[in-house]
Amino acid sequence: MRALREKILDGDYAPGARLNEIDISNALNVSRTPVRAGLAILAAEGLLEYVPNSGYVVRSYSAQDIEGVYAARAVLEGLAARTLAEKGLSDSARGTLHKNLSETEALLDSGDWTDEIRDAWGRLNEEFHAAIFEAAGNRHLSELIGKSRSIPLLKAVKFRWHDLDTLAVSLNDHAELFDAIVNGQGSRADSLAREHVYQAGRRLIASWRRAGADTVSVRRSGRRVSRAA
Amino acid sequence: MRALREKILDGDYAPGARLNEIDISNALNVSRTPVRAGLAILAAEGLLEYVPNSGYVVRSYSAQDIEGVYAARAVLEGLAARTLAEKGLSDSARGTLHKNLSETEALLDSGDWTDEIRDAWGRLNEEFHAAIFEAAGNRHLSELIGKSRSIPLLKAVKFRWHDLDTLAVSLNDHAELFDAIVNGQGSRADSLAREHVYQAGRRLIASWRRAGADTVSVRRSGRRVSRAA
DNA sequence: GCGGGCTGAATTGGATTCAATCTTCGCAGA
DNA sequence: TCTGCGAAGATTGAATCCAATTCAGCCCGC
Repeated sequence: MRALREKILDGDYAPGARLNEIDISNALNVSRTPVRAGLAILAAEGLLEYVPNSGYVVRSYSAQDIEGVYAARAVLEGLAARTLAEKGLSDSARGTLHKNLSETEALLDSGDWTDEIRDAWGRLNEEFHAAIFEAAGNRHLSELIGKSRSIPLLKAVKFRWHDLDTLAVSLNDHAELFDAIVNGQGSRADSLAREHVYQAGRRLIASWRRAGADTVSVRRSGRRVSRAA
Repeated sequence: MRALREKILDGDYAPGARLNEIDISNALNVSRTPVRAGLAILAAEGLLEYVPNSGYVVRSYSAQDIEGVYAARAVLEGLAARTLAEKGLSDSARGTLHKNLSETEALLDSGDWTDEIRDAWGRLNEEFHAAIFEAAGNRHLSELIGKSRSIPLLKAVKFRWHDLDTLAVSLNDHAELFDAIVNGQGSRADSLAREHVYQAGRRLIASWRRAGADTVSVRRSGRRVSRAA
């Protein structure tokens, strides 16, 4: 069931594709019952859309949708950063963030741009943002941001067209944000976080449009997709 | 299944109470299968917590949790108001909001404070906020705000200790927010919406603490609750 | 030749049944 | 009397079976 979620988030099932319970249960070697439970959960999380008496289709996001997601995420991460700056960050949280910055810097200093480095950056980037809103101590806020991060295909597209320069800019943003938080500058932390997410969103939307051709064509064929497969 | 959600949101099942599949299926006159599906969905939505091999427990929120929920909701509604102010609101949206303000004013002018008026206000208040973030045209944002509004017991507690004065203040806030949006004052709309939600949150948290005694005691007894019932 | 209706397969929705796990109560022994 | 072990009951998890709805293709009639 976790496997199913991963597949959808990674884009193994194309947006717009209809999911057949029997096919999935065969693929995962379980009966339809747990598959149905999983599909219901994924639909509740917003990864799938549910049509009564018809089934589940992978939800597809337009570039405009992604714009909306990032607009919301920007203010949420801004709130997290501000909260953390105002309440002060614990020694352990400070250590986590500092270590994260050092490791990211090491990636940049290597001067290479390989798939491994790109993936490592992806992990470090997630970790940095996660550390901030975890430390902010607002459980609901964490959940909302989490929802904004689990979009089908998002991870697959996000880092595809990045390079070392983007990494350098991003690292600098992170360092400034860390500085603002450490110094208790709530308003500055808010602004920096919002702008950082905004720019990441803008880059992603550009990528999304480039990758969009596929997804749109899949979506257009609609319900027939599963039958052709 | 919708009935089950209503029951939890309304507080028919106390926070912390364990939900027994068989009891629920008997109560609703269906088999365990649809009940399980419903519980899985409600857990994914965050209304329930799921413990493997043990079942589902109604999630309970502390006053601090509610504070977090409203902090997040404030920035989200602020974003919605700002977006709407900046992109301009359609004639139909303007009409909806204007009509809403008129009807709320009529409630206030009646000078009474009955259960009917309180409920009517509840509906109008929801409608006003919903109209704003629907008109903002950000689907994801709507979903996030929706998630911030579906908290067990929240509706039941929210309006319990309100009165005509609160209504007057709230109506004034709405009117100012409407004015800011109509005049395209994005920043002002943002501030007003945030502050409006913040104050509503503060009132609610006070109510929450007053109502908290029950829920805490239920939570404390933990897993035994369902057996006692 | 075209449109409406019908029949069949396919798929989802729900019920029932069986297996596995956990909780609880009882009993024996220290 | 308290603790630890064990067995029985209860509850969840999964698989299978049956019903209901939908969709596709086909045939018949106009």
